[in-house]
Amino acid sequence: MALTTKDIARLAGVSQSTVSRSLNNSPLISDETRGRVLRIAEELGFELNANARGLSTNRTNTIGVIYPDDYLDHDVSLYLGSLLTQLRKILEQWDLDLIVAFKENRKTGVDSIKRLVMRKKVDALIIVQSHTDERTLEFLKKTNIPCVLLHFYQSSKATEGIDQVYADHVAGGYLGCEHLIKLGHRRILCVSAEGEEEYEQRRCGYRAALERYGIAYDPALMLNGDRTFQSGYDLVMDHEALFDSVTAVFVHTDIMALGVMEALKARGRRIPEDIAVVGYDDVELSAYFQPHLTTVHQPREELAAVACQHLMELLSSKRTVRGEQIKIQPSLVVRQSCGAHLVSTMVHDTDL
Amino acid sequence: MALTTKDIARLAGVSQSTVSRSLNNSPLISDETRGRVLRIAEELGFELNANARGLSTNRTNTIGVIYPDDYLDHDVSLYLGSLLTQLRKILEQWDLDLIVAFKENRKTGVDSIKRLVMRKKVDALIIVQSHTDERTLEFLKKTNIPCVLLHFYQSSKATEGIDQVYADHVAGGYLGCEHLIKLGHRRILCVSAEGEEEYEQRRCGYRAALERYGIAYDPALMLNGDRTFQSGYDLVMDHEALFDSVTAVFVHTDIMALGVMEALKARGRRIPEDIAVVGYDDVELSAYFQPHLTTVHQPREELAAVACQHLMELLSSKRTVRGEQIKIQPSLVVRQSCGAHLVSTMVHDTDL
DNA sequence: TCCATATGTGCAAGCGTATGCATCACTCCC
DNA sequence: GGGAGTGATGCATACGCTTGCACATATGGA
Repeated sequence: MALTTKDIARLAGVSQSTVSRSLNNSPLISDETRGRVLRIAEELGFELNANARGLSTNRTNTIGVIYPDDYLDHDVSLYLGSLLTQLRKILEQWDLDLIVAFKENRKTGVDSIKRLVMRKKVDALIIVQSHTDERTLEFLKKTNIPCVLLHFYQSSKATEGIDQVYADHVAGGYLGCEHLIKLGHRRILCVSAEGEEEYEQRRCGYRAALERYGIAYDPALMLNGDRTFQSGYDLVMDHEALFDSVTAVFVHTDIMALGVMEALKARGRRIPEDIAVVGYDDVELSAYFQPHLTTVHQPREELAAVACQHLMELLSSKRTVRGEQIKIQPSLVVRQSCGAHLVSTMVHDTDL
Repeated sequence: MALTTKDIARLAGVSQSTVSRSLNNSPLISDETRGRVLRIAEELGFELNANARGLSTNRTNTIGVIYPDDYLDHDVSLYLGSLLTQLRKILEQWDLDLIVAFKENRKTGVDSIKRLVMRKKVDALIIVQSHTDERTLEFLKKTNIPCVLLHFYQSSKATEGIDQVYADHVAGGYLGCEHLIKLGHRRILCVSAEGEEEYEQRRCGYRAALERYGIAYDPALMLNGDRTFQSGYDLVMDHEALFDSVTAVFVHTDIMALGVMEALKARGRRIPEDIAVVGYDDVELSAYFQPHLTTVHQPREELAAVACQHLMELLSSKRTVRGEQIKIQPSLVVRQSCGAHLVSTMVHDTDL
């Protein structure tokens, strides 16, 4: 049926092991022999059988990317693109393949991570954007498979010894709030979200900035939405008085921020003249929406690039120490919604 | 090191083949024996080695999804989400894994499709959103691997015998244009794009609608952009007179449409009062942008679902005939930018 | 001349699973 | 009671590759 090394061997007049060594660039083979073998293999479009190879070497040349169950979340899908782009460079260079899986099989309840690892389908893992439970973390440590947690910082006894690459959401929260303070705002409403730790971290940053500039934290100025456009819209409509009482809003999700702006506009408030808005994430939409949204940029590309590179170091055994934690700094993208372009005393980079 | 069927066999006091048969639900094994084996395997968290399995059965339980090289294109990434979502259901049900690859390795120039197939890393393929060259098509036919082309209709001698699932872009072009005609517009500017066949098909639909309603096609009313927001913006600025001379624009990409609208607004034209705009794609942004964009909906979910289901039928040999072509119809999503809500004579479903 | 060394190549044993065939223990029936 | 039939299990081989080791040939030095 399909060609095998044995076939190539016969055609090249050498043994099967010589073919194998030639195709794997073993230094044992003479240039002449290797050349002959490679030429024949090339002509016939021969490729080594990955299963047989994996069985022999116990390596699959495949890495797994694990997504959370609630994939459809907008902020999750955001990472897919950057991650794939970064991964691609590495994959191409090292001749690796990429298996994408979701954390858990909803039907059978099977943990995909364990499944992929135990079945020896992957050599390494990138676990994206989700809280990883202790049992899984322990499993990862026990198997000692090269692995990177890519997301927010997750700290517990269980994460010790697991490599993490994450954005500094506390710093992001601080940045956004500080920017508004520097523009002269004192009553800054914070619209955050529940569920993941990153939002708690952003709230921490918000409070830290207030404290740093001597503004008392007012719990009444803290709302939580569910991260959707509609949720942002509804919050404004449900808390009219509250929104009327502040001069600025710091929304912890761009999509929600767009909803907030839409509602504010519908209520006749001008942005940023009447009320300043700062978002968080820097999604594609935020650059197009009117007014262009000032927001905290998630360093997606950098996170993905660093995670990939780090993983390759683990895979190639260049790095043996485990449990590194790499923190990436977010940055502020100043556009129009914060009103910085109306204030002459600040230096900034308005775009568009 | 890792557990094998032999280990389980020893522990269960049976032979290795009995373990293998038990785990594969062979009817040859008695319920009692199978129960004992499964219990032990379960307790130890045993999983069959995928490589050994693949070597033996010549099946990998993995399917490949191939993306075009220019992945970063917004319209390409749009499909990733729906496709993954649909795929997930199937993958979970059949215990399959998913390898994502790009058409060609930029560095080595290696064709990923051939690589994956020849190395026996996948059992089936979904090729997404890209023109597939003849050599590859011939290769696919020769290997006879279950395969679905998911995108626009591609017709040539080479595609005969290859299964295709695609959206009817001609119909979509017709729909968008017809809608504007029914709203009373006669001079309808068409902003299309170059590169892929789907745009040519959309232009065909546009012209067909004009013809159907007895409007002469005017080549001067046809522009091409490069699918970006900026491109849409620039076209307006570069062709002020042209845009001033029409009452409606049909833009073949939502993102470009948003750019067009932004530019029109900047030039003081009101949408839809002064000029109506209809887009194509129905991307997430289009529902949020002001005014909410009327657009031709790409049936992404349906395309993905149909493609997946079709592939599974091929894989399970339920379907033996090859070369089916399944055409999915797009639909029109009427929002605000077309001005339909201002016209009393038309029935429509304005949302928001 | 002969041995030590280096350089290529071949042999054969795994890697872990699936599966055709043989085997064995029963039951059933004439 | 013996043979046929049935159901459950084990034996042994194949799948295609990698790799340690043995072997063959060429090279250099004493």
